[in-house]
Amino acid sequence: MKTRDKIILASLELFNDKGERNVTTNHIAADLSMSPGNLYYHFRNKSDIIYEIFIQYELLVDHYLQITDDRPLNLNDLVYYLESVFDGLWSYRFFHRDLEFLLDSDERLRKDYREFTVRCLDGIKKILKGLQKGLDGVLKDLEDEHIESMVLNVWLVVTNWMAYLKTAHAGDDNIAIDKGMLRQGIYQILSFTVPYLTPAYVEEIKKLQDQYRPNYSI
Amino acid sequence: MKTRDKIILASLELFNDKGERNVTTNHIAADLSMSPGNLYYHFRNKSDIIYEIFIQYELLVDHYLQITDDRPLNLNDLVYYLESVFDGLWSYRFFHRDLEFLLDSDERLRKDYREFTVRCLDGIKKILKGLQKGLDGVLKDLEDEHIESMVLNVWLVVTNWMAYLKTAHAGDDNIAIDKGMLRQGIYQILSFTVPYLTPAYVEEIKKLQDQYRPNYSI
DNA sequence: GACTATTTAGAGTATATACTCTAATAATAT
DNA sequence: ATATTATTAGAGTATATACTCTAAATAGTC
Repeated sequence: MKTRDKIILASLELFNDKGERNVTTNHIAADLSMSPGNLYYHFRNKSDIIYEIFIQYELLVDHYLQITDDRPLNLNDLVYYLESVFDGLWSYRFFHRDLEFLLDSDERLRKDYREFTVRCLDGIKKILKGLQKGLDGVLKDLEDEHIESMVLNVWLVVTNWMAYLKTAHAGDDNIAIDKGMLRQGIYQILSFTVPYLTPAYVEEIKKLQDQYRPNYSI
Repeated sequence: MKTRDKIILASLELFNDKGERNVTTNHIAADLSMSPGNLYYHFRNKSDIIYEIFIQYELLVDHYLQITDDRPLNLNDLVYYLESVFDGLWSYRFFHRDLEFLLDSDERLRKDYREFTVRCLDGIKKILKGLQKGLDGVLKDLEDEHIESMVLNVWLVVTNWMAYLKTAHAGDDNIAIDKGMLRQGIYQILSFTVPYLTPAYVEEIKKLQDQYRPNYSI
């Protein structure tokens, strides 16, 4: 692997593990048994590393969120989208943690992230509309305003589920959050659909939710 | 005002304005035209200042979230609770921004915050249950599981609405977020109730939502 | 093998940050 | 007034952090 890519990878791992705020460029270099000089030969500054990581994240999620619109969407589709997105979220979990600071310190990133948000919201909307399509659509027809609200709610829960887990569950015992716990966010997202399900799918969603049900209690 | 209180107040203002990460103890002292030595005479370290601010935040929200349970709740009650909570959120808006880091660096805070979360979730639950009570309850009866999901969804949207505004709307033009924009989160929270409203309240909630409707488009 | 361009090491720097220390000042009690 | 205590100033320190600079090593080319 190229040095540049090694730097990106090690940075991502350290960021995910310790939080961007707690990882310095010197740490990254040390982690790779590399001199700071070398790191700075490949990246002008820390922001550039973060930006590069964001580009990867963006690519991944944009790829996942290519929503089929030539046919109605079914529950399998929904699960696939959710699993994919939560997978991306897990791989780049540091990102939403220090998001505000990151956007404050990099204008490029701020602009790109805003556009990224718009695309994601649009993707979510397409999914919901796709679930309404067809004779036996999963979701009932909804007023556009309801859809918009729901899209935003889904986005907020998706992007902040990780933070919720960390703050509400990581106690003195310092339970580490794992990918499995993150997937419980899927249960939470599915709950949004419940009031709008067509009768045929009520039981199906229940079964589905069972697969992602949290086994902890707050 | 006592010096100690001045420090707390100035810190809160600076934190809210610039983010905790960007505010040093020296900044706080300078802002008060005070020596660092003096600041450290009153607080052992930065964490102690933050902790003290959290205690105030906690007190405020706990106060707001004393939910009447001797009668059914109506829409006025709901609005009061929402307005109050969003008001607290605004006054201490720095807090949820760097939450994960703050909790990582202060065990006391971590523990307290976790308990605080539990109380808040419980408060939200009481509100929802209160809205179901009575002959003309605002909300239909719901399975407990639905309530639990909804409680968590409400919490996630409430605590992260600010971050959403900042990241999705603060662009190059650097629109500052104001209290009014924050209140649009109330619109978003009200959307959770829509599918569960008893018929008598459908129109009422619509009217209410209109009052908080965002005037921007994403 | 000689020459050039790329990559890397590692010591070094300027700045920032949390926090300390001591002496001076102000407030309070007797 | 004097003694005591609480408060404040402000210079200073140890450490961290992002980043630079130069020389050496390595790779690639003719």
